[in-house]
Amino acid sequence: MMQESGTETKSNGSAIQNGASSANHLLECSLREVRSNGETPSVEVSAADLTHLQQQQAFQVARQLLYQQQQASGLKSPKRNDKPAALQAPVSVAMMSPQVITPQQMQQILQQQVLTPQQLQVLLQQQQALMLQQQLQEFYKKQQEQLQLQLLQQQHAGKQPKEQVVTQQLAFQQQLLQMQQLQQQHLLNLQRQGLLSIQPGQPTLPLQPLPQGMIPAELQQLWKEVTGAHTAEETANNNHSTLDLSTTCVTSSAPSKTSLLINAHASTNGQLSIGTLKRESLSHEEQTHSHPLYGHGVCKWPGCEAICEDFHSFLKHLNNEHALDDRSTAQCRVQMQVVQQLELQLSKDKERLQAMMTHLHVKSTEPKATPQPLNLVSNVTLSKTASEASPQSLPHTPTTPTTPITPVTHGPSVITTTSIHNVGPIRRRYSDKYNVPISSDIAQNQEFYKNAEVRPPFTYASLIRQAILESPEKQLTLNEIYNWFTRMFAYFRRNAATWKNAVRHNLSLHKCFVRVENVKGAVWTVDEQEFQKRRPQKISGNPSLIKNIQTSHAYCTPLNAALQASMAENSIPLYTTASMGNPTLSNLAIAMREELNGVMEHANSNGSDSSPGRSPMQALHHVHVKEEPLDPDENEGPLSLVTTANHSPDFDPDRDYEDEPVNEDME
DNA sequence: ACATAGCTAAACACTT
DNA sequence: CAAGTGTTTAGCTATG
Repeated sequence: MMQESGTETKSNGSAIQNGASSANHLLECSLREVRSNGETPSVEVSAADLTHLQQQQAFQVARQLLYQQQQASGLKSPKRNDKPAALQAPVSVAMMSPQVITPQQMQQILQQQVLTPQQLQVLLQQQQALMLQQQLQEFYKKQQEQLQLQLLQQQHAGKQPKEQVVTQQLAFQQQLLQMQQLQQQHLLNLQRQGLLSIQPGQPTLPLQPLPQGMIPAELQQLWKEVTGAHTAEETANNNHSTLDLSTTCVTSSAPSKTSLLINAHASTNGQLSIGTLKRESLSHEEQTHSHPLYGHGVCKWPGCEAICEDFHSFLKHLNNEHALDDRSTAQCRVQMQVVQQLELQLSKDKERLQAMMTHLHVKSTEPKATPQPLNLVSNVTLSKTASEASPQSLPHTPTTPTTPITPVTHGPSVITTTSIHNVGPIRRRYSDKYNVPISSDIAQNQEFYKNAEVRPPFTYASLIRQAILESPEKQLTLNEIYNWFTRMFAYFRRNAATWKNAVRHNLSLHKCFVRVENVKGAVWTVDEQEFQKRRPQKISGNPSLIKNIQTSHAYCTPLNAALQASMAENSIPLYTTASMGNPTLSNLAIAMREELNGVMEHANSNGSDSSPGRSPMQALHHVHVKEEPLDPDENEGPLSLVTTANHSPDFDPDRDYEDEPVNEDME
C-alpha cells in the first residue's frame, strides 16, 4: 500500500513566485524534485506547483494556438520567438486541462481508505485550487474562441494590415498575462491563508490506512461537488496518465506518475495541433454538461440558486456572477472550511465507529474485557497499522481472562495524538458523565493515555476504583495506586504532588474506598455499593426488567454515550441526534451500564498473571470503617441486585490473618 | 440561586 | 528528622 515516510511537503511557494519561469524550467524543477528523492521517489507536488504548472502550460498552449493560426493563415508574428524555449516545452493537451480527480477515483480512494483525513484534506484543497484554475481556463478558451473568430472574420474579410493582427495578438497575450498574474495572486492569497497548500513546516502525516467504515453519503456528495466538474474530461483523457493521487500522495513504486506523465507527454512534445485542441475543447464541452455547480436548472453555487434555463446560460451565469473575484474567493474559502469541518467530524466519528466495532466484536464474546494490569504494557504496540486490527482474528474464550485482549491497541487508537485538544484540567469528565465505561475507555485508549499527556476524562475516584479493581486482589496500597496512575497515564507523570494529594484526598473522602490494614501497612479496597451510590441512579424498579433492558440495549449505550461524548468533545451540534433511537431506553441502558460493569469486573477478575495467586483479603486484620452516617436504605433498591452478588468481602475483624506480604508492586 | 460533585491546595497528625 | 500516609478543611469551578 501507500507508504510514506514522514517527508514534508516540498516548498510550494517558490514556483508560484517564479511566475516568469518557462515551462521548461518548471518541468525541470518537477523532474529534479523527483530525482532528488533518490531511492524513494516520492514526489509531493503542492497544489500551487501544479496549478502553476498548468497555468504555464495553458498559457503556452494558447500562445501556440496563436502561432499556428498565424502560420496557417500565412501570417507571421514578429513575437513568436520571444520565448522559444517555451514553445519547445513538452506541452500536452492533457496537461492543459485541470487534472482533477474524478468522483469515481475519489470514491474509490475513499472506499479503499488509503488516505488519512489530512491527506484527503490536502487533496481537497488541491481540487479546489484546480477548480479555480478551471474557471480561468474557461476564460482562456473563451478568449481563444473569440480570437479565432476574429481571425477568421478578418481572413474572410480579406487582406488585413499585418500590424492589426499583431496588435490583436499582443492584446490577447496581455490579457492572458493579466489573467495569469491575477490567478497567481489569488493562489498566493489562498496559500497565505493556508488554504491551498501545506505549509513547509507542517509535518506530513504518515500514510495510515483508515479504518474501514462507511462513508456518509453527504461526504461523497461533497466530494462529487468538489471534484465532479471534470468527470467527462477525465474520462476522455483517461488514457493519459493525468494527475492522479500518486502525484500528491506518492507511492513508493518506482518513478512517480508525475515523472511518467511528463515523460509521456514529452514524447509528443510540440506536436500540438488544432485538432488536438478541438478534442480538448470537445471534452471540455462534455464535461460541462455534468457540472457539479449546475443541476435541475439551478446554479448550485453556495447561496446562489439562480435559475439557468439551459446549460449555456448557466455557464454565462457562472462566468458572470461567480467569476474570480473577492466574493467568490471568500465563498470558496467558506466552502473549504465547511468541507474541512465535515472531514474532521467524519474522521473522528470514523475512529469512534472503528473502536466501537472492534470493541463490540470482542466484547460480544467477552462480556467485559478485563484489562490486564501488567502484561499489556509489554504486549501492546502503538497502533500504526489498522489493517492488523481484525477483531475476528481474536479467538477468545469468554471464561479465560488471562489472555490479554488488546484489539483496541492494535486497532485504531480511538484517540489519536492529533486530536489532543485539552491537555489541561478539564472539569467535565464526560466519560463519567455519560457513563462511558471507564474500563473500556481506558482499554481502548490505553496507548494513547500512556503516551500522550492528556488528562483522562475520569474523576480521581473512578480512576482509583479502576486501579483497585484491575488489581488481582482488588486491593492496592497507596503506592500501588500511584504506580498505576503513572503507568497508565502519561499525564500523571507530572505534577505528582498535586495529583497524589488528590488521590489521597479522594481515598479519604469517599467512603467507597475502604482502607484495610494489615501487618505490612494498609491497602485500599473499593466498596462497590458505596461507589455506585455516589451518583444518583436514574432508574429504579424491577431488576429483572433492568436486566432485560441491559441485554437488549447494551450496544445502544456506548453508541449513545459516544455520540454525546463526541458532541461534548467537539462542541459540534450533532445533527443526527434524532436518529439515535429511543432516548428513554438509552438512558436506562446508560444507567445500567456501569452497575453491570461493576458486576462484570467482579465476576471476571480472577487475578491473572501479575502476581502469585493469593486469596483476596489475606493478611488483613483490621478494617477501618469510615465514620459516615449510614444510609438506612443502603442495601436496598435496584442496586443491591447487581452489587451484592460478588461483593461480600469477609471483613471479619476478629479473624486472624496470616502475615503475608502484600507487595503488589507491579512496576 | 442553590446544591452538589469534583479538583486543588494546604494544614495537620500519624507512621515508618 | 524526613518522607510517606491519611484526614480534614477551604476555596474554587462546573453542572444540574
